[in-house]
Amino acid sequence: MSKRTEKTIVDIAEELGLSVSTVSRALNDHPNISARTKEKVKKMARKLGYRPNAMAAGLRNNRSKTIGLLVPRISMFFPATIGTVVQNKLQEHGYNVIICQSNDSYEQEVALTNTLYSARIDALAVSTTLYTTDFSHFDIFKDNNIPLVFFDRVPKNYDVTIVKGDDYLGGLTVTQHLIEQGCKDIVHISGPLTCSLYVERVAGFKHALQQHKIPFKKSRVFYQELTRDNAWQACEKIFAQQPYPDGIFAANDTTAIAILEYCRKINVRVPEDLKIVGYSNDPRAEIIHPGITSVDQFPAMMGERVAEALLDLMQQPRQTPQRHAAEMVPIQLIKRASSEVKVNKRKKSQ
Amino acid sequence: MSKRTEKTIVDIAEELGLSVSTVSRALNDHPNISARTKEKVKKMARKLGYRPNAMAAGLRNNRSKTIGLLVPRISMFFPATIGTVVQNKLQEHGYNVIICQSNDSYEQEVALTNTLYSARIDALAVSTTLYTTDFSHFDIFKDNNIPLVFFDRVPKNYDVTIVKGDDYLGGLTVTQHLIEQGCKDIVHISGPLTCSLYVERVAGFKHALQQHKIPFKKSRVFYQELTRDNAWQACEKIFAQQPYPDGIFAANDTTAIAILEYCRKINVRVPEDLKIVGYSNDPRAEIIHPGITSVDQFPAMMGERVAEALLDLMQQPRQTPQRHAAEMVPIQLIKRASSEVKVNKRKKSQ
DNA sequence: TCAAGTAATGCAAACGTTTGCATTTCTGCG
DNA sequence: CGCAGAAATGCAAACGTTTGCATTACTTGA
Repeated sequence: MSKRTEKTIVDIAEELGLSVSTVSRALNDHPNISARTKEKVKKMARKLGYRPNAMAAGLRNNRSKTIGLLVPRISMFFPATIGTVVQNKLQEHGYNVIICQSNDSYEQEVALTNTLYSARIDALAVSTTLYTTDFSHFDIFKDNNIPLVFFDRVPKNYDVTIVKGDDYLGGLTVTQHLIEQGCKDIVHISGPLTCSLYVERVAGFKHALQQHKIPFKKSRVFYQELTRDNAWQACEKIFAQQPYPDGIFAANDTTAIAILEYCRKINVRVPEDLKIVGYSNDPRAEIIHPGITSVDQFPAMMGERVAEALLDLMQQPRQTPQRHAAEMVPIQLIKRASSEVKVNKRKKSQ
Repeated sequence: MSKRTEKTIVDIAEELGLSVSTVSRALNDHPNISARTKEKVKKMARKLGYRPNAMAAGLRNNRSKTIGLLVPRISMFFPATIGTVVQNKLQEHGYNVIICQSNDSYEQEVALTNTLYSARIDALAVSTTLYTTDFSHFDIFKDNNIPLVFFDRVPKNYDVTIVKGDDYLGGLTVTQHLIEQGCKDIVHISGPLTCSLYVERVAGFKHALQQHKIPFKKSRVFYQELTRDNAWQACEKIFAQQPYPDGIFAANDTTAIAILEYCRKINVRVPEDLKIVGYSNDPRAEIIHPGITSVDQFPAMMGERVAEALLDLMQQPRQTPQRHAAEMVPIQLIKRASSEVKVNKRKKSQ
């Protein structure tokens, strides 16, 4: 009810006839404050309902105990999982996390980077927009030696700490798998090439084809934002004319699911007529029928690594220029029915 | 590269031979600064690479331009969607959002509430833990007239602004639907009753039974955390002995999905032998086969409302004690195959 | 009892803004 | 040219901490 004044350490000091410095140190368990004083101070703090003002402290010692997490969107499975893990881990270490979403807009990303800097966050973790090719808005962080970690969607040619999945291997593995399952004419629906991770998956895709002497046809690769609508449109092109492909490698599961639905509509059987593989191992991939083969990117592990990298960098003294590690999180192909070879044609197994 | 000093408005002032106050006002577009001066100041600011220090400003005028969002977890569909919307909307208005997750732990919730207060956030939106029945840790916010909004999982008997779904109606509607579809022996898997929203769904459930003169049996209601594992265990009890129920109302979709899987395992046909309805209209409910009837809670709308409520409250002068509205977001039953009445038994429709 | 050494406390500046009030500079008009 | 009033600028305090250094209070041993 007392909405008059917020209590400060000054109030505690006055109440106790001590100096503010003593109170401050007592609250922070500074070694040369006597146990008795600490006791008294803390008791009075509780009694007065004192709450530390993080902004004041932050201003004074130039650290906000807050870190920033900047992602395209938080409602998608993959970034959400990473966010969860990073959050929890940093929370344990006494940091707050400001989560921001760029909504895949470059302008928003730039604007948010600036506000986050203004908030004087102690570190920043970023997964960029699909269209970010200029990274200079992050320079302020580098120039001031503020820990900066990129994950998943990471920059090319920008010297910085990176945690990413093995996208080349992912693309390679998926394609090899499809080929092993008997596919000879494979479509790849990729994200835009402005995003390096798709470049690498495409590279893996090409390499696998080459290994098996299958020609790479430009017309069988689509570069687009991986939304449901776009997937649907791509399908209309793909199935506008024969021959139909016998395998599709979709660079995310949303796309894979949309394709599956499209196939159901036009009576193309999966996996008999067409095998589909997605990416990221979204929970929906497991639940849909038939289950969709996908690539697990171990988001929890990636989150852990990001958090560790941040904590690590924050530990180093601000002066020393950062050493920039590049960590690779493994991937694993999760085989499901959508890419199975059916020996005899039963409509429903089990 | 110049990692020496952060530029401040003092630097700008010196460089230009102006006073700090003028510079400050110029940067904030204060009316009685001449256009020419503003121009000069902003140009110099750019030239020096000046970045405002939000903590200093915040300390001075006691507002951080940051709001807090405290939820059980951000990786679940429903809170994630709300978070996304709230985030974007507040971002538009120049606020940062600190998202915190309590992981459904009461202790964490209390701790986080305190750190958020220490960060001097300008407003707080909360969806509580399943087990929060004591809300006194939020008193600080009320006592200091800091906007406080609860959503989805909201307190009972705690005077505060609330945005929630119509859970009573939800429970009622689902149950009526099941009865209309011919169910006579319905199991309800509810969350713990420490959370008022489940209390209301149960009330709706009971009322519908009563309307149709179906007796309410305690043994047919389960109160538990709505995880996959718990759902599985409940199933083992439910199907340990005959008679099996002919309808199950699960209070979330994770549970509904788990039940569906269990049924597949033990060869109970859905919807022929058993009809299932979930809650929240998770994307998975649509994708699984058969599709699961569920209740859409319009999370985007709820997010909008929460954001509006926050902005609204922040507009009011701090002195006036808040008026506490309680908004009800509508619900809608989304009918799918899991509760369909099958006229003749075709295994696959269309 | 006193000096020396250690333990505990206090002083005051600093962090980078904002803002009420005072002061200076301009403008237009008689 | 002088003056009133408006427009633009400056001064200095305040926001709530932390911290280097100075000071005071204790302890101990001779």
